[in-house]
Amino acid sequence: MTQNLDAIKPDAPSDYESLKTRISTLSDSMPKRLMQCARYALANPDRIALGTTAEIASAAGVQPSTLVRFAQTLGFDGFSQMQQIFQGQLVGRNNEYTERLTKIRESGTNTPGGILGNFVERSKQSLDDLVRQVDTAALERTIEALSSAENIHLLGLRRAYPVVSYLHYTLGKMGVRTNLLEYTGGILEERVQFINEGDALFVATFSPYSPEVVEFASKAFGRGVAVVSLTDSVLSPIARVSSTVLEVNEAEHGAFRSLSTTMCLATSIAVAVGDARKWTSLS
Amino acid sequence: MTQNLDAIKPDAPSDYESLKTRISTLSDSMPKRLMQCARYALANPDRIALGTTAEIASAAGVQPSTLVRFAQTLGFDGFSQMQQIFQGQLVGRNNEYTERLTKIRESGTNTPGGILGNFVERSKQSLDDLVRQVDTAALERTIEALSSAENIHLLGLRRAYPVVSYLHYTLGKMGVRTNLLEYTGGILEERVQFINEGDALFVATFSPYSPEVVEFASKAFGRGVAVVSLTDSVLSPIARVSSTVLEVNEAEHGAFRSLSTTMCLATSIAVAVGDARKWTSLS
DNA sequence: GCAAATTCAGAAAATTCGTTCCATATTTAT
DNA sequence: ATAAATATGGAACGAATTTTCTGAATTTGC
Repeated sequence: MTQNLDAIKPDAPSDYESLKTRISTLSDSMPKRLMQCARYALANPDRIALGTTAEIASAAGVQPSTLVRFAQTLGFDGFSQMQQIFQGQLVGRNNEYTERLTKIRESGTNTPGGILGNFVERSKQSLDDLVRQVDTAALERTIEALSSAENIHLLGLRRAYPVVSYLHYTLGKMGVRTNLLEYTGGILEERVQFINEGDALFVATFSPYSPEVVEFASKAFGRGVAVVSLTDSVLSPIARVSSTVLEVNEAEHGAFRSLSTTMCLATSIAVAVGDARKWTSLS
Repeated sequence: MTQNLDAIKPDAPSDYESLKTRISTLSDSMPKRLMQCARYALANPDRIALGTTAEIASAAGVQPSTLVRFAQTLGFDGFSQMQQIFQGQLVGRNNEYTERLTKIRESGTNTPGGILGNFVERSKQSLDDLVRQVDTAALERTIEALSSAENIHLLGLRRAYPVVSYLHYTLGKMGVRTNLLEYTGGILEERVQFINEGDALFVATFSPYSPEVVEFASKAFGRGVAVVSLTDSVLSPIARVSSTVLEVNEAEHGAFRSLSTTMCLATSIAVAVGDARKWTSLS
């Protein structure tokens, strides 16, 4: 006796777009209260995504059970299943990337092309996150600090070394001389004494954070030097000894992270500092 | 009897930014498991916003009760209260995202944010071009050449130096030893003699192409060494002295090019070579 | 205008969720 | 080394949430 009931819902929309289509298709034949749900859902997708049935029902002027029937009318088992679609839409942009990523992953990540495709997708997402999350004020303070400094010192080891090394090169090309602190043994800390109060220290460090780098920055910060740090989390120990912190969430593949987003930010900093210096030097 | 309990938490972060600040402030004094929560929360804010304690706890590798204690440590009554902050961030972010993008784009290329937005857009485009134009066969030959080489030598000057320096680091992390050729004066060419026939030379060079690098690669190529080159055009002089050429069109802003796309490709190569080497070393 | 079918509200049931509690393990201080 | 303090895992509890169910109300077809 239940075979009919089961048979009528083999199909549930799997993304927000088809859900919207389904609603508009069925809304003609919907009774009053379900129509009310439909209009509220389309007008307040965020509240559907985050609220409980009780809250939403009260806001939409219906009973909680009506919401469940609404979801079932659209082909879902219940309200919760429909809610997931709305949640996916809320996360939004990430969705197209994760969708493409799973597609790539299905085609295998063991071929060189697959690995590259994976990194490219993740890098693009990282770049979007960068624009979205970047602390514009911190970025401006960075430019200000670096362009007004008497001398710019650059420090970064391991994975961070290419970043500062690139900054060293690019800033140099723009006529901004910098002091790249290379690591040539345990004498790093001794060189703090050559950094003066009017100088700026740009330090990049990523998890796992090199203790020497943090120690160095700490000493410089203690001497009143402007410390700008580029790191991967506010939990980074470098954050506490910096006047300005720039955060970058870099794309990962297993344990290995690319540097593409970081390089994008670094280049922008270099160009902005170069511009700013040009203005002041022309005055 | 409850006045004390109520009194000790008059303070709960009311927005995502101050929540992040609070986490980073308290993270120093946090025990292991709470630290684990902190890191997971900052890395996966979306999942905190949408998931249930059971789901999140399992994904973060802790107990549900630990999540509650984590929220209470931050000043909230419980997990649910903290979750609302994450939800607010999720909703606000989506509404602001496109708005923010256009604002950045309109702010011109003279503000730091504008420059960054510009680079991000161009980098994303470059990444797209990379997947579309990449010579898969050349990429596979590259992996093959590097993973079967007795020794891998890396060469790149100026803007290309960060690339090879990063490869040196990443491959090293994966257990693949490489020889990074640093430029310490005019003696570069003399070192060709240390490169043997079974070795591979990975050389990166971009316009304007350093004559020393091309000359060096040419001599190595003449000795029968496998030369893989990473460059910005098939017209590059390095192409004629390479067994395999990888081409990357990097994002530009005026005269200055980012390295983000190049770094993405470099990372992929490193991971692929690391994988391949692992297979063969396990045999 | 009447009967059948459908829709609805509200209560009740079943499940899930967040939170608390406590015994055990671990760290810290002495 | 020992004791005190703190942190942790896991079970248990109470609250809240989703879903089902039922009788009443409304609509539909004739």
